[in-house]
Amino acid sequence: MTAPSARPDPATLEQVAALAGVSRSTVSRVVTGHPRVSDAARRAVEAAVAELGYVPNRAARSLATRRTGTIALVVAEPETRVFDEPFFAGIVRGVSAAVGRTDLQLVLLMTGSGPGSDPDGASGRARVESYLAGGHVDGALLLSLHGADPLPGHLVGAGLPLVVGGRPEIDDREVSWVDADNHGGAGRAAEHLLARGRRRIGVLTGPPDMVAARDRLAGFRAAMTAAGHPAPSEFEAIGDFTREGGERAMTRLLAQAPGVDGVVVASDLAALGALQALAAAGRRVPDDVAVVGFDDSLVAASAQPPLTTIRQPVEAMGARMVALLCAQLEGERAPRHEVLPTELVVRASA
Amino acid sequence: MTAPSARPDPATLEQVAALAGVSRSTVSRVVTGHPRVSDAARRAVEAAVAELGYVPNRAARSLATRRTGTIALVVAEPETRVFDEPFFAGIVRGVSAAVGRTDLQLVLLMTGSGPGSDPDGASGRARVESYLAGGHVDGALLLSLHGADPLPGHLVGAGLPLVVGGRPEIDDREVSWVDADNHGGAGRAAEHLLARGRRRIGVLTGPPDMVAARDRLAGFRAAMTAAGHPAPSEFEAIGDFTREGGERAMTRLLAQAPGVDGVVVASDLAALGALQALAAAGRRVPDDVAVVGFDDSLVAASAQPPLTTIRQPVEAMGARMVALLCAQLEGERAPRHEVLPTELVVRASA
DNA sequence: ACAGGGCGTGGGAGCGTTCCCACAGTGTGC
DNA sequence: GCACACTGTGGGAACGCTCCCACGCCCTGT
Repeated sequence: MTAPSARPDPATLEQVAALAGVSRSTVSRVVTGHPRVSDAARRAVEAAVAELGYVPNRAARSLATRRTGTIALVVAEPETRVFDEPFFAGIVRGVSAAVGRTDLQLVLLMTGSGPGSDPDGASGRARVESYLAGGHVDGALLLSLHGADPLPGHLVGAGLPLVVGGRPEIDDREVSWVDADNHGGAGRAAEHLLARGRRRIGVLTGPPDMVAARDRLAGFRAAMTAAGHPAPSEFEAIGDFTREGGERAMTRLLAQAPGVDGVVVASDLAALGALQALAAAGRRVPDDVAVVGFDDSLVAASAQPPLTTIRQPVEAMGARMVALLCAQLEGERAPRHEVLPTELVVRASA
Repeated sequence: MTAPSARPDPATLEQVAALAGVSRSTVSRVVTGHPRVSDAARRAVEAAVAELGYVPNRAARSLATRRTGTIALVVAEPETRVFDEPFFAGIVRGVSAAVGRTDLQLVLLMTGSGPGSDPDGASGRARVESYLAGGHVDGALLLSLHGADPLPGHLVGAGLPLVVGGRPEIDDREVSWVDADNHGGAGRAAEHLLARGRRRIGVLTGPPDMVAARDRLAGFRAAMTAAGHPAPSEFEAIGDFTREGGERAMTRLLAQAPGVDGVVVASDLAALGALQALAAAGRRVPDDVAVVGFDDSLVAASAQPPLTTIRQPVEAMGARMVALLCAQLEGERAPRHEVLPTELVVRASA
């Protein structure tokens, strides 16, 4: 009655079997790649499948196997951030490309209260958690910026295969994760500024409650110390990953340390803000102050001047997350951890 | 054997029924919101559902109803573009927020050959088309930039409920679509420049094979003509939606029409390129040449100078696409078309 | 008082798979 | 020559749900 159109219903296993002159079971074996099938039977089935355009019914298969063939990509952030942060976008791209190469299906879940949705009610954590634990997915990929999030622990506790993007703050050893080499990247940024002859180098950090921000700060400090130029504390200003935060932090840094001649910034967006603050203060970039960002996002190349920055292999990270999850789906139990290399991209700002 | 952990299997309808002291059927009726259930039974079932943490098994339901509860968002572009174009990102955001408010599930499909994936083989059009026609989804949302794409026609022909984002070039009347008021927006951009006293106004168009680009150009021309200042053809330069394209087109426009004092650009990214070309040519913005972009994407606010632009209600478009698709899923047959208003956002560039 | 028509309820069948077990046929080792 | 494994095959029984039909019950009209 509500059928929108005369869509022919798809062929079933039984119909393929009839056409191929074998039983349902044999067709099933061929389709699922079972080894013990005669060549003759296999060829007959393949021909019938092609002729009928047979595609296995996912629901029926899932019901029988008690597997859904679906994995979730959970972003523990409001929807707006997910697409504004180029980091997320890159991960999502890498993940969806990698998933496309498997026969898994991807669902995107955001635990956010975007504009128009209820204030952290039904679309919030609780709903996502019950959805994930409710057997709707075979595994989950989790992107969690805020390190101390208990969600990964909960999910692992519930027995759900899980891979986290970005090293989590807690449960660090019990859960699988993939991260970029934030420590090394920030170090390379500092070394690049040193190599360009800068000596009064500052840093604009990300939010201290995020592991990535802390790792970057630590990497910066380590490189400066190793080079014999440990930065005094007035050369450090706490910011966040946003443009506004970067602008404010840069303004503070200029007040605290007017002699600064180079700065490592926690994100490209924040570096954009720093550029504005520097322009407002009449400092030329890179002549007076050299600026290095982090991410190599789209905005980096189009900044004025184009940003020298640390590239994170976001797509590769997404792909590795999928790979680790697939390993778990195939029975692997021990958590794995991967740190992917970051890379300096030199443009005009430093 | 391969069970990664002791995940307790979820409660079934039958268990809920036993606990509530009613039959499977009654539980099913309560869960699906069937009207004819006594209050007593309903309360008993609800209590049992809560106690057992019952969540309906999607696969079983789908098998019985012959509906999947899943819709696809198909982006007929390579993966890279999907996340780089802020337009796509906004739509995806709106769609996923709206889907989150239903009990549908969203799968993201991109017909692209991203880096690392096969050269337009398995992940290409054919695969997507057979996936969609194969009964895996109840309906599809299609984002197609290139207007003459035959895909919407095919899908509608296959009886699949479908809503297209952006007015398609062909099958315009037979398929439902949601679009932004490109024509009106470009007109408002022109009027804004006129109101600021500009008289030698040029336009940088998008690719002529895209409906949105043509609509914007038409809107620009209409407004200029209506104001009594039709732009001569040397004030029009064909570009595309990318930064590089915008830069090239602006360079050409400056050569063709050196007296230009204002320009309407087909996208923010292209406007960024135009800004660069103008800077290279020694023209100040907005003093010598005022620039209006299109999209109000993230880059608009952070450009130097910040871009005056036309905002598209991308999230609302996504939400409306979902709404139209839901209407079709509930049996509506007649295609619907919605044009959502665009809005001028004034910043420093014009 | 009795037929008739709701209303709420229960049980059976079936959705398209996979899994398990049973069975025929063919070697293989004694 | 016979027991035995092993290979390829077929059919039954789930998987958890929705749908349809049938069954009591109470209320209403005559």
